[in-house]
Amino acid sequence: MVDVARHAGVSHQTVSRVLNGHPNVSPQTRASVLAAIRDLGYRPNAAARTLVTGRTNMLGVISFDSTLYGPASMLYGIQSAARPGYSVAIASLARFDRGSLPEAVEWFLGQAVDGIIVIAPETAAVEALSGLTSDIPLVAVGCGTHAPLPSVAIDNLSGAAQATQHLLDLGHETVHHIGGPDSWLDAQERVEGWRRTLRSAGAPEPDLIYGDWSARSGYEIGHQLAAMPEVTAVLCGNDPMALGLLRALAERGRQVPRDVSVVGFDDVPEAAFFVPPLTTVRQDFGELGRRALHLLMDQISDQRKLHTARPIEPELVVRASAGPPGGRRPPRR
Amino acid sequence: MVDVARHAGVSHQTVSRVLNGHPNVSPQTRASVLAAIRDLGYRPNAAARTLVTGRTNMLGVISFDSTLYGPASMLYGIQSAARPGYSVAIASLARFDRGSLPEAVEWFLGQAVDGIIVIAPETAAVEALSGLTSDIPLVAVGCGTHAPLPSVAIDNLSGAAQATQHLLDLGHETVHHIGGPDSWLDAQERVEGWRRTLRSAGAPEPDLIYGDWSARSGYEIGHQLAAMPEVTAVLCGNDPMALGLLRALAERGRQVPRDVSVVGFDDVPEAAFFVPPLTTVRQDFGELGRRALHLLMDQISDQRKLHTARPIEPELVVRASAGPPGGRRPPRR
DNA sequence: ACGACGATGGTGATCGCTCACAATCTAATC
DNA sequence: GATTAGATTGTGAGCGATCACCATCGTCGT
Repeated sequence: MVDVARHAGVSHQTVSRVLNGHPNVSPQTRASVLAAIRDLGYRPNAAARTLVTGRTNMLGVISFDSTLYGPASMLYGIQSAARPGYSVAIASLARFDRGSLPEAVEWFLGQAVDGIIVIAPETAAVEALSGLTSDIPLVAVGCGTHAPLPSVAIDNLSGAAQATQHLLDLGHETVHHIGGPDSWLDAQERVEGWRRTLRSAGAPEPDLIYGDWSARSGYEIGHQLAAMPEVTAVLCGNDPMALGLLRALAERGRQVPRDVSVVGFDDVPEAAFFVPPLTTVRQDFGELGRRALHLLMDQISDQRKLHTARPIEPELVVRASAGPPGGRRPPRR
Repeated sequence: MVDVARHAGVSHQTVSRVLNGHPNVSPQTRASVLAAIRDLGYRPNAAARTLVTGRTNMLGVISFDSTLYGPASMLYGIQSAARPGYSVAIASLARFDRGSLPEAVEWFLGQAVDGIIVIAPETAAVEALSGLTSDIPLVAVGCGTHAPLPSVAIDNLSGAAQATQHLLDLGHETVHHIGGPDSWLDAQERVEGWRRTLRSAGAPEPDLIYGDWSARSGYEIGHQLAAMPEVTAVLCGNDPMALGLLRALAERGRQVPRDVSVVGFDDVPEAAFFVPPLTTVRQDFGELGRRALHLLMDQISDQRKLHTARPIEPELVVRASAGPPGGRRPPRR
C-alpha cells in the first residue's frame, strides 16, 4: 500500500480512503491513486483489513446433503446473492448426527465468518441449533415455519393443501400420502397440510406412510400401494419418491393417472419428463436462498432485528400424472 | 493471546508454539497453556495468522452449474476432503460466458485463497483458464483428459466405449448417440469413445445428434428417433437426456428395451427407478473431487509438480433399459 | 480583517499473530 | 569442573490495513 501511496505521491491513509470510498478525497487525487493502483497491480490485503475491522466478509453455509436438488439450489441462490460483498464458505455434512452440526459451527467460528446460514431440515438440527450459544448472526432455512430462531421457510402446509385439494377436486374420495421421514420438519408440515385438507373436506384419512425421500423408498412403498385397489390418489413428499412410485405402479400394471393419480413435491427439472409427466408442487429454492441471505444481512447490520420472513408460497404445477379417478372426466363442481 | 499467556504464566510466543504444535515445548507447559486456552475460551485469530504467514487456508471452487448432480457431488467430495485444514469458498457461475470465469478467479485472488479448483467442463472455460496468468495453484476438473493445465478427469472415452460395446454385444447392428453440447469436452470425448468403438467393430456410424444435457432435449430428439425404425440402440450423453428419450419412446409406443435399447451416462441416484431402470455408466464424482483436492494440495506444497492424475475409470451399470434387438435372446458369442 | 468551519490530507498507534534471534537452563562430554 | 550441545522459553520487530486525531488550506459570515 505504501508503494501505491508513493507512486501516487500521497500518504497511505489517502490510498485507504480511496479504497473505502470515503467522501473527502478530491477527484484528481482519487484518480491518481486509482492509476497507481492499476499500474502496480495492487490488490488490498483482505487479512490486514480483517485484522483491524474485525469483519471477514465471509459467510458460512452449513448444508446437510448438498447433492439434493433443494439444498443445491438454495446454495446457489445464497452464493449468487452474496457475491458482490461476501464470499461463501461451505460445510456439507454427510449425515446428520448429534455432534457434527456444532462442530461445523465451531469450525466457522474459528474461521471468524460474519454469519452462518444453516440448511437444516431436521428437527434434531434445529434443536442442536437453538441449544447453541452462538455469538454471531445465524439464520436457518428450510426447517419449518416455527423454528425458535431467525429462519426462512417454504409454506409446506399450503403446498400440501393445494396438492391434496387438487386431487379431491378431481373427484378422488381420498388421498394417500407418502411422507418424508418424521424427523424432518418439512415432512411434518406437509403431512399436516395434507391431513387438514382431508379433514376439512370430510374425506377419510388413510394411514400415513413414511418414506425416506429416496426413489427407492417410493418404489418399495409403491409395491404395497399397488396391491390396494382402494388407492386412487397418492401425494408424495418429494419428486424422487414419486418417481419410484410411478415405476412400481407401472410394474404392477396400474396405469397412471387412469388407475392411480400421483402428485409429487419440489418440481425437480426432470419431473416434467417422468412417465407420465409429474404433477407436483413447485418450490422456488433459489428465492429461498436469496431471502435467507437477506435475513442474515439484516442480522449482521442490526442485531436487534430477529424477525422471521414470511414463508414462500409454493405453486402447484399441473401435469399428466393426476386425473379423475377411473379415467372419468372430472366432475362438474 | 497475551491473556492466555498471562493466565498460563508464559510468554505469548510459547502460546503460539503450542498452537502450532512446535516440538520444543515441555509437556507441563503445553498442558497449562492448553488449560488456559480452554478456561478463557480463546480462539486464535485467523486473520492475524494469515497476515503474517501469507496463507489463508482457504480454497476457492469455481463451479459452472452446481445444481447438476455431477458438480454438486464433486463439490461435496472436495469440501469433505478439505475440511480438516482448509475451508472451501464457492463461486457458482450461472452461465458460462467469456468474462465470468476470469472475474471469479479475480474475486478469489482478492480473497487471497491458497488455491483454486475449477469445475469447468466447457472448452471455452479451459481456454480462458490457460490464458490466465495466474500466480496461484489452480486445478481443473471434469474438463477432458487433455487440458493444458493440471487436471483430474474421468475416462469418458472408456465409459462411452464400454456402453457402446455393451450394446453391440447385445446384437445391435449399430448404436445411435445423443451427445452433449459440442462445447463440452466431456461430451466430445464421449462422442469419440462411441465413434471409435463403432469403427473398430465395423459397424455403420450414424449421424451424431446434439442435445443440451437437459431432459427436454432428450425428449425432443427422442420424438425424431422414435420415427426411425432402424434405430434400435441409443447411447445418451447423460441420464436426464435418457429420461427424456424414454418418455418420448413411451409416447410413441416404442417399447424399451424390446424395440429400442437405451443407455445413459452418470448414474444419477434416480436412474435405477426410471421406467425401465436405466443401464448407464457410473461415475464416481465424489472421488473425482477428492482427487482434485489432492492434486491441488500437491501444487500448493510443491510448485514444480504439474502432473495430471490418471483419469478415473467409469463403470457400466447394467439394468433393464438395454437388451437384445427385437427382444431376442442375446446372440451367442 | 478575523476567527470559525468544512474539505482535504498526513501521522502514528493498533489489530493478533509468527518469525528471527537471543537468553536461560539442563545434561552430557572430555 | 569447565565446555558445549540441545532443549526450552522470552523479546522485539513487522505483516498491511484502519482508526482516531491532528495539520493545513481555502471559504465564508460578520
